[in-house]
Amino acid sequence: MTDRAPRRPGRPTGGKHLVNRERMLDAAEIAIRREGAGVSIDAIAREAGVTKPIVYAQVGKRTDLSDALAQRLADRLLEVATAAIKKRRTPRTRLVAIIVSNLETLAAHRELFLFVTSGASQDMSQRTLYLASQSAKPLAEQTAAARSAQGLDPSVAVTWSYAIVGMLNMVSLWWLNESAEPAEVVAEHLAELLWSGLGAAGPTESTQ
Amino acid sequence: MTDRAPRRPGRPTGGKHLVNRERMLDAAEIAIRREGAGVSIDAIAREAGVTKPIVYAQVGKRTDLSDALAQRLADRLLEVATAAIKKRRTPRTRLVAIIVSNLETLAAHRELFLFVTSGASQDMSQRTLYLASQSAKPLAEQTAAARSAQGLDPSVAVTWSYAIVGMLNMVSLWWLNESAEPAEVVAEHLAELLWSGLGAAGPTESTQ
DNA sequence: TTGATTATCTTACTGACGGTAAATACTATG
DNA sequence: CATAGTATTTACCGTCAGTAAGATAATCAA
Repeated sequence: MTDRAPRRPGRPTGGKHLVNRERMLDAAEIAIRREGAGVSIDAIAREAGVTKPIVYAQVGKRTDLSDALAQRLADRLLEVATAAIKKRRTPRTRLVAIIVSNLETLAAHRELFLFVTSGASQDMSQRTLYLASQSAKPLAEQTAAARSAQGLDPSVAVTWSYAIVGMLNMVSLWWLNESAEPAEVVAEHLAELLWSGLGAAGPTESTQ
Repeated sequence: MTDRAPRRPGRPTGGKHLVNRERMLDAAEIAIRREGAGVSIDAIAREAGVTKPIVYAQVGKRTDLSDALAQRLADRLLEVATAAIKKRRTPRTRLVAIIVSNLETLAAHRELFLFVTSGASQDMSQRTLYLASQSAKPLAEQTAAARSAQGLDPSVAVTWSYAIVGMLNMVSLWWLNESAEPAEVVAEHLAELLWSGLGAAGPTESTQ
């Protein structure tokens, strides 16, 4: 999509935007895929076939771009997770399916994941939290409802959601960079931790 | 420590370095505390009372600085965790103590934590993984040993370690930014998840 | 139809910052 | 005292996020 013939300035013939916001976000994803998380705004604009100020006009600053892409990624994660549990019947196998789908989706969007979770240092925490909260919110609601239905304390739900999201993010990062094991094996390990916990084997002195 | 009288160029009288590496790292921590994770190298140099090239001479590039500070932070985390479990007797209370100490230590070094985990986008994943692995390694070794001793599969250990570190990081981030609950409550929630797991209450359809 | 206004784009700039080369001042050695 | 070596600053380069100003086409008012 790299333009050869440079356009002249001025309103384009036809009067409408050359690229709308959605197309700009598509271009950003492509550029990120090609150039990595450190991609420049110029490169994104080039990919979209326009110039830098148009990126700012359509999506705002780098952090806004990152927020928008985080939203997209979170949506995709939720979507594949929802699809994955449809094929499973027991809660435990559903848990594994969610984890596998998460690992594979992040692997498929590796650089995008890094772009979203790193980015400008200033508000990196805000953005990471935002991405996390997108995944965490539905998780929290379901967890709270489930525990209430069982007569258990639902107040753990929010904490647990962030915990699980953070766990998935870090393990994904590690798995993408340094692990050779198949996703299913890692997912099974995580599921065991999440499902049965450290205390499953009975009290021992060396749980630390 | 902000110098008022600008020095002239050249080797300082006395012939030795004005600041050594350790002192430079101290200055970096102070500057990060004051200016946030996006602090410039210039600001760090200013804090140390020297100029930019000296930072490069002593600690190298920004990523090297981040690595060094990550090491320090990891050491501190390990140290307080080790101290915390000394006062506890049961594995479960030790787990809670570790989590509380982690939350409080990261809270006390908030900006440093953000500096280390964000930073330059390129190798952010490498550095985050490095920090994580520092915390994760001892955890992994102990977990593997404990599980082997119980006749359980020790191969989960590495995955679990990264999982727990990621969980702690994300929950810390959330807790620092958005939660009003005391650290003990959050720690108790996490401990319940880690110790008993999601499956503790028996099978339910809504574990997702 | 035509002039004014508005919408959309590009060019060109600014400011900040990471990183480095070159100049400067002191020390050490023979 | 001269020459080599060390530790520092100054001055610079290249890159990039973000913005202002100018160019061109559409649209609207008369």
